Amino acid sequence: MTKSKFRLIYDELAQEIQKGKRKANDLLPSENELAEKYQASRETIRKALKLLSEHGYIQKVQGKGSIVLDISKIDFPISGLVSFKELADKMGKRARTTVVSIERQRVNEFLKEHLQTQESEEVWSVARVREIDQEKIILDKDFLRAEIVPSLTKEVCEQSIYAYLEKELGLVVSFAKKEITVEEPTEEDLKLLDLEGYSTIVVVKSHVYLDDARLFQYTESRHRPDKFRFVDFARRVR
Amino acid sequence: MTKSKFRLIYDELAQEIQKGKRKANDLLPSENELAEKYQASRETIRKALKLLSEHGYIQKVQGKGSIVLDISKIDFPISGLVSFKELADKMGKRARTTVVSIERQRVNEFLKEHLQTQESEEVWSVARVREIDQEKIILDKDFLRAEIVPSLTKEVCEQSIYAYLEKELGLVVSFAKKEITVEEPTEEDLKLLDLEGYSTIVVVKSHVYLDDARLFQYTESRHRPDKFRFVDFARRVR
DNA sequence: AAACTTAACTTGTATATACAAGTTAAGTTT
DNA sequence: AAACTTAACTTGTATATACAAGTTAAGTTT
Repeated sequence: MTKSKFRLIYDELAQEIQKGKRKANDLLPSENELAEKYQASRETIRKALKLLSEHGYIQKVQGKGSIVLDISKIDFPISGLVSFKELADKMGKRARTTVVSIERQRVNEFLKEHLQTQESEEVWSVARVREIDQEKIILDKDFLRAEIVPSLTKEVCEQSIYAYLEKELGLVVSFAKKEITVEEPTEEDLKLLDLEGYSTIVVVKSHVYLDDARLFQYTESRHRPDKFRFVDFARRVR
Repeated sequence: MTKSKFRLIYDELAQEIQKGKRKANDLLPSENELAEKYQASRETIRKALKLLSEHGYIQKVQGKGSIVLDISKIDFPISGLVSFKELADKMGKRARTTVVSIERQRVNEFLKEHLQTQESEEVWSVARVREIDQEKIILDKDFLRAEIVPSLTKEVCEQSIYAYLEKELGLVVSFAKKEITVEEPTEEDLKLLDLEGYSTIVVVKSHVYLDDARLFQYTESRHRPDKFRFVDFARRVR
């Protein structure tokens, strides 16, 4: 599956901005100039620019042009869907994952509700502790529908579940609904994490969907509050 | 300024989904059928569908169609940029805003950094306490560049600053970069909010930009942890 | 000097056309 | 019955054209 033309143009312009070749408050070349440069139609250029704008790289102003935004502040992880492994890799942190438990089980009421399954369905239930710089910071509790992910191993969970799903099973993870709240730590949190006396825990609950809109995963990611940081780029809806 | 055709089509379809006329897992009519129905070209329909997809209303599947998603869970506030007033109105909560302080001041190092201003610029500095159901839950600390917002009154701050900016000054708020962290309460937090013994506070820091990409506002919104909730719809970047 | 006009740019919207590529179900071959 | 083929659908990409509407700077009028 080769990338589309507008996607290649997006990649190149995004890189130029990230590498500092195009700086904040610069104007990009006009759509017509870019069309000439990339031997593409103006509409194709516009698709690439639309993506740049959605991802916080540029701001388009009618009559004026495309202004490069300051991306230094959105270091990471521009909301989006990023696995812990991908994130840790990019941040260059010494991260370690320990699989606390992995089992295949019949759904209970809680999971039936969250994964919208039948009574009889089975689910993979995985608990993992994430260590960063030798501190146990995050407890990830994942629940995956066994109908969609038939087999799962400790080894896969120690690496990246997402990489396994996408590369081995050919599943395409497409979108998620997330909710961030702050709760009291459970016994489990206290037992598994280095909470250092903190009496709250940040909980990120995600419902994750495939590209055909099937719900296949529910995750609770439980973070020690002082190490939690969520960065978002939001456009106002009008 | 009249709305564009694709925007009107988006509005109508979004309404139909919100009102339950189109239910989760339904397929929308095909692009060609919609084009016929709305007397529009397929490209115009596609623009409307693109918006629906970005806002979490539908999932497009090549060869298949547009699947309606379950929006019951993203009740609010689908990340985005929403003012407290708009939010409280929609939620139907009994909300009250008290202006703790409002003053015009020369920028200090902190504000110069966050608002990227000149040494000599002036800034409006506003502190407001948000009460919901008689509890002081949120402390909003806003800083606005006086060059862009020349005058500001207590009355405006008690209502909605955003409404004033957009309706009175004709400014168009376009996007924001947000960061969510958890911190220790300051003396000010303890004094102004009903913290009920909570020893952490959720801090949402926002840099807010106009449609010409000018940074005009920095805000810290400080929430009591048990009342904080952030909902997000995220698409995976590939 | 100030106010206005205009021309040349910019992006935004809408349309039409062509073909690629994925899905589905009916029909055909094995 | 199972496997394959095909036709008719679906969405995705790419192009070209036309005009609307915002910006800017040079030129013109007052």
